[in-house]
Order: sequence, then structure tokens, then C-alpha cells
Amino acid sequence: MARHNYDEEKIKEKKKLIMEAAKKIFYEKGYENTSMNEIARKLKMAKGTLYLYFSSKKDLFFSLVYEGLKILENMIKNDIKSAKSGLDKILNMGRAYIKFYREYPDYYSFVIKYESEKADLDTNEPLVINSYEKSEEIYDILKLLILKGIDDGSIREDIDINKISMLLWLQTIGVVQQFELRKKLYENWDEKFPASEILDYYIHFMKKSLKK
Amino acid sequence: MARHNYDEEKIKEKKKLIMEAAKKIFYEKGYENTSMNEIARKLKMAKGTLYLYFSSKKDLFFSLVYEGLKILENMIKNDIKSAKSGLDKILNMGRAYIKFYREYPDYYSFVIKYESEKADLDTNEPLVINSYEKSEEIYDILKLLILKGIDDGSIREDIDINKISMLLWLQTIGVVQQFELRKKLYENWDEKFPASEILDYYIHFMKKSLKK
Amino acid sequence: MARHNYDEEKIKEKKKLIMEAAKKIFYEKGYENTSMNEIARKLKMAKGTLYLYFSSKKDLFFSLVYEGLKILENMIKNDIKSAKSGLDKILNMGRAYIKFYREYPDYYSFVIKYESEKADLDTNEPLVINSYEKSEEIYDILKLLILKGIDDGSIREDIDINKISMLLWLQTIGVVQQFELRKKLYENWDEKFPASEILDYYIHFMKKSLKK
Amino acid sequence: MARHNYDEEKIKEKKKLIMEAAKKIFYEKGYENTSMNEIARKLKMAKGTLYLYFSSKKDLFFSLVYEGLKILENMIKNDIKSAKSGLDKILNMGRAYIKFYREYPDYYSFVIKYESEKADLDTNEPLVINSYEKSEEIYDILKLLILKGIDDGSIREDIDINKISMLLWLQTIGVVQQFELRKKLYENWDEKFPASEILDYYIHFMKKSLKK
DNA sequence: TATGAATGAGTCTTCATTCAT
DNA sequence: AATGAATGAAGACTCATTCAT
Repeated sequence: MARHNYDEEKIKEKKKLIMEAAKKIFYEKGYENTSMNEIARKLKMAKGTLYLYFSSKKDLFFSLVYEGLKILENMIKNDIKSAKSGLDKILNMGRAYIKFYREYPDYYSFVIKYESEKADLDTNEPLVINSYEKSEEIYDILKLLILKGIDDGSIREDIDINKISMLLWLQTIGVVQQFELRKKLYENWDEKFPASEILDYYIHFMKKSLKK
Repeated sequence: MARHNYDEEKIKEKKKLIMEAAKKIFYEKGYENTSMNEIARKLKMAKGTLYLYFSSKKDLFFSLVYEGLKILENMIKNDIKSAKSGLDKILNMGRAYIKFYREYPDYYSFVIKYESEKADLDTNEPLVINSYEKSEEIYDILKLLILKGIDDGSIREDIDINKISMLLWLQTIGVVQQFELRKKLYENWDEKFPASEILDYYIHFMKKSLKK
Repeated sequence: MARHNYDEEKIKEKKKLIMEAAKKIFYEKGYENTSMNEIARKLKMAKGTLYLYFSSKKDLFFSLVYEGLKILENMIKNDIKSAKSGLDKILNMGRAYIKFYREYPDYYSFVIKYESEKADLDTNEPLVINSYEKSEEIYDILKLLILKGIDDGSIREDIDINKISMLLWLQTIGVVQQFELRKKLYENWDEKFPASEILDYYIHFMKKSLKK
Repeated sequence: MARHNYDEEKIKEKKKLIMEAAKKIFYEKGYENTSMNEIARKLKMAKGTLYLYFSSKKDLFFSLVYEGLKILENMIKNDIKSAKSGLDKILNMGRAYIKFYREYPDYYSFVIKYESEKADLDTNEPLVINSYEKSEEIYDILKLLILKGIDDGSIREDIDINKISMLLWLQTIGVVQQFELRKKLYENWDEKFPASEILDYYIHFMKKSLKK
């Protein structure tokens, strides 16, 4: 039994090791431009060894995606808790997403890449189903929070709850994604405010737009 | 001279022809999954001929991107004109982008794809430079419109003009992109309102948030 | 039009060229142990070129199988004609198969290999269907010939026509296949008669067994 | 000494155990499509352990072939004994082979596979030599039985003893092999007689052909 | 101007075998 | 005696690009 746990532990560690190396390369070069060969080389491992721990390149990548999704989920759930009013909870949700992007730019990029191709993925794969459910879950949370916000008087009443919850989520992800794409560009512009402030301003503006 | 023009005309026409065919295939199958072979086959042309008019697969694709950018630019400029107040002009700008997405889903997809990979592109390529300039241009237009809106009393005053102009553009592109990614998903959800309404609601909500 | 024919001709010739080289290697080393790389090397061609003419290794191999089947079919049909009585026609059929084996040992080996794996093949592939039909066809021809033989008095009457026709075909193919497998072995045995006579003796014995 | 025997016994048992598992998988999936990994997994053993008992995948497979050959040999020897006349002995020999095929389809498939590739094998391997000797042995037995049959009046005299003995063996193995290959195919044909009867008819027809 | 045959580097993946523990 | 992680060569196949005609 102890032995068994010991081995499982070792396997997990090795997986971590491989994922750590893959994370860097996938992040730097993108999924398509990363070859299993290169990952193995970086690890000073034989190519075949990778396949001992991950059944395919996709499997290795998705493991990273899944890790990212878990981190994101935790951050959101945590940050919702730490706020009182419905409005604050919603704002914290947005802030959590931005924090995820800032603290884990690599995982963030995997999650985005994954979301971009979800449509083409096999709908039978557990990971795909899982993430579909997570999307729906977040949507439901948002809806509840808005209801709560209206109830506790922190949010204006003249909004369509269904639509605004959907919109807020699209918008938050969208703003961050676009910011990531264009940040280099913006960094060269106005020197008076750092481009990175734009995301904080997004939250600030959302607050203004939602509050009673 | 006349001869010269005639030839140039012919070359342009041929380029159009090729781009038309490429547009369909790139849209259907994506850039990576489209081979030059397939484009040539569809045109009943030799593969080599394509390289007479476009120096590479990338070049061909970027020409489509550029075409798309021009269309988008025109739509925006037109739609700005047709409004009076600063607020309405800004809303029309957003509407124009959404219209572009709806009417030219193919060009839209190219522009997005291009934006997503701009980071990896050679910063010396004219198209990249071009797009940098266009971004700046739009930022400047937005800034002016907001100033005008504040001036004519259609827009609230308690906003940071620099930041909001940057944000609005990121946000609009982001919302549309995220909507495109998730629309299939959302179509299965609430049957009461069609998912496609979300984009119109986005404009509606933007109006609420900006107006005095 | 002339141009078109010319090109088609050239393609056919190239295909022949490739098939000729592949034939030798497949025969020497067997399908599994032959790599596309090796075939290309032998032809002093790039690997990719092979795929210009054959869509896959299987396709290349099956083209050889099909060529073999056509040769065999012709030989059988020809040799049946040149005999009068039912019995002689049947014996000639067997002789034709043996002749095929002797004159085209390479094609013979492909046909055998193919037959051995037919069961595992995709039943939707035209080549598979085709060969199934050919089997049935041969069975029908045999049945007719036996009827004719009984009718013209060249074949004994106390046999089950359905069974004997099936059996004769299995037996002929089987004897040749087993002979091929064991000939090296047998060549070292009795020096008085060359092992190769065994196939002729098979026909001789079949005659004795069938005739009235 | 006692200890030594005990250990040897244990090794033999372990070998049996492994062979039993391998037998099933080799039969289901074929030699090439079976990996040592899979065999080890089925046995809940480590891959390396297999190599403690068998020096290679080939060695493991050949052990099964050898086992099959021993079973076949016994069946033949037994069934020869239980007949009186030379003809009946020969017919029983054929029947024994068919019985082997029917009762041990797995071992049968290994023996056939082995025979098919014997040509490519190292002529120094004991198993190959062994099989060469066995072939000669069977040839000799058949020769004796035919002589006996002629002597006791059960077999016709107008045959070449050397040739017929060689032929009968080739023919029997060949018919069974071809039947095995095509049985699925034939099962769909004539509904009046089950395809499986063909092997019995083969013996029946052999009897007719050989008897005085 | 147009052709399209040829290239060949590069991709993911498999698996028998070894060897340190 | 038993393990199972690691190896690495080998395989089929793709495709943007070139170049002789």
C-alpha cells in the first residue's frame, strides 16, 4: 500500500516535470509549433518516454488546459467569497479573471487556445463536456449574483438578467483577450498611463455601469 | 503606357479570382488546414501559378486580411457619419463592427485570425505596421468622438477619455469574438431569447453606461 | 486533347516505374518489412513523390495485387478455351494457376498475401468487393465445367457438384501455396525427381480422380 | 537435486502461465498486433518478467508453435493407430489434421503463421531444424502407409508412391488453410450445405481417389 | 505566362528490448 | 526473481515551395 502510493507519487512528479517543460515551450511557441521532439530534448528524455506519461501530444496539452481551468475556477470561487454585496461579488469575479491572466499568462493562453477550438473538438471527450458544464455553471453563478445584487440594492434594476449575465462573461473574457493581443502595441502609446491599467479601468467602468 | 495599365488590370483581376477561391476555402477549413494544392485545384490552375501572383501562402492570406480591414474601415467611417451626437456616433461604430461580423463572417474570421497571431509576425511587414497605425487611428477617432459627446451633452463626464476610448474598442472586438466562439454553445441554452440578440444588447447596455 | 493524352501516358509510365521497383522490394522483403523510404531510395526519388502517384503504401501494394489478379484471370480464361472436354478444361484451369505461380512468383505472392488478409480488410473497398466477386465467379465457372464434363462423359458422375467445385479450387490454391512454402525443404530430399514435378503430378492425380 | 527439480518445475509452470495468456492474445490479434506490453498487462506482470522466461517475443511465440506441433503430432500418431488398413490409416491422418484445426484453432493459426514465415527464419534455429525433420518424418510415414495400403489391397497400384505421399500432405494442409481463409466467404453462399462439410468431403473424395 | 512534378524536412506515434533497483 | 521506466530507431504521411519546360 505504502509502496503503491510511493509509485503513484513518483508518476505524478514525473508528469509534473514534463508538464512544466511543456508549459514553457507551448507558451513560447504555441501548440502547433511545438513538437514532442523538442519537449523531449528540453527534458533530456527520449521521445518515447513522454508517451509513457501522456498518451498523445493532445493529452499532454489538455492536461495543462485542465490545470489552468482548475486554477481559474479556484480563483473565481475564492474571490467571490471575499465580497459582500452582489455588485462587489460580480466585480471580484471579473478581477479574478484578470488576476488569472496576469499571474498565469501561460495557463491563460492554453485555456484561450482551448476555448478557441472547442467547437472542433470531439463532443464525447470528457474534458470538452466538462468545460461546457463549467461555462454553464459560471453563467448560473453570475445570474444568481445579479439577482442578489438587485435584491440587496447594489445593482440597478433596469437590466435584463439573462442577457446581462451572458454579456458580462463574454465581455470580460473578450476584453482580456483583446488586451493580451494588443498590449505590446499600446505600451508604446500614451506614456502617462500604463496600458496595463486598462483592465483595472474595465472593472471600474463596469462598476459604474451596474451600480444603482 | 496604355498597355501597361491593361496588363496591371489583368493581373489585378487574376489576383481577385484567386483570392475569391481562397476566401471560401480558408473560411471553411481554416488557414492551417488549407493547402495551396486545394486552392489551385478549386481554380483549375497549377500550383505554381499561385506563386506568380502571391509570393507565399501567407501573402495570399494576408491579402484577404487586408481586404477585410478595408471593408471594416469603410463600414465604420460610413456609419459614424450617419449619426449626429457623439454618443450615437460611438454606438454606430460598435454597430458597424457587429455588422461587419454578421455580413462578412469570412473576412471577419481572417481579421481575427490575423490579430491573434500578429504578435508572432515580423514587425517589418507592411501589413503589421499598417494595422498598428489603424489601431492608433481608431483610438484617436474614439477619443474625438467622446470629447464631442461630452461637449454636446450626450455622454457622461465622469470618465477618463484616454482609457475609455481604448477600452471601448477592446471591449467591442472582444465581445464579438467571444460571442462567435460560444454562439453554438449558447444556442442550446435559454430558448426564450436568441443568443444573437446578445450583441444588440451589448450596444444597448453600452448606451446606458455612457449616456449622461 | 493530344496534350492530355500525353500527360496521362506519362503518369501511367511513372506509375509503372514505381510499381516495378516496389514489386521487387515487396517480393523480397514482404509488405510489412518494406518501407516507403526504401522504395523511394531505390528509385532515387523523394519520398513525397511516391505519394504523388499512390495515395498510400496500401494503395501502391493493392495496385500490384490488382495487376496480379488481372494476369491470373487472363491466364485462366485463355487456358480454359484451349481445351475441349469438361475434364480437360478443369485440368487446364489448375494448370493455369500453377503457371501463374511459376511465371509470376512475385505477383503470386501479392495475391496470396492479399487473400490471407482479405478478412481483415474494409468490406467497402472496391478492390475487396471485386475480388470477392471474382472468387464467386471462378466457383461458378468450375460448376459449369463439371456439369459439362459429366454431360460429355469426361467426368465421373458419382460426385457432389457443389462440393467438388468448391473443393477443387481450395485444393489447387492450397497445394500451390504449400508447395511454395516447402519447396526449399523438398529440394534437398529425393534427388531422383525434382520437387517442382509435384505440381504437375497434382494435375495428373486430379485427372485420375475425376475421370470416368 | 530435489531443490533443483522443484525450481525447474516452478519455472515451467510460470512459462505455461505466460504462454496461456499469450496464446489468447496472439490468437485474437495476431502476432504483429500483439505487444509484449499487452501480454504483461493481462498477466499483471512486469514487462521485464516476460524476458526472464522468454528471450524475445519471437521465442515466446515459437514456444507456442512448438506446443502446437507436439499436439498435432500426437493426434496424428494416435489416429493412425486406430485404423487397420493402409488406406484407412492415411485417411485418419488427414482427419487428424482437420481435427487439430477444429479443436485447436489457436495452435493451428500459430503453426500456419510459422510455416508461412519459415523461409525468412534463421536456418540454425532448433525449431526450424525440428520442423524440417518433422516434414521428412511425415513423408516417410505416408510412404510406408501407402506401401502397406497397396500391399493389403486397400489402395490402387497405379500411383507414384514418392510423389503421392508428398502431395497428400501438401494437399491436406493446403485445403485446410484455404478453407480457413475463405470459410466466412463461403458461409454466405449455398445454404443447402454448410461450408464446414467441405473438409469432410475432402476426406471422402480422397478415399475415392485412392482406393482400389 | 503557366505548368505541375519533384522535393525533403518535419510530424506524431509505436514497441521490443534493456537495465538499474 | 521481479520490476517497469527509459530508450531510440523506425514508420507512414504532409505540404509549402521551387524550377525546368
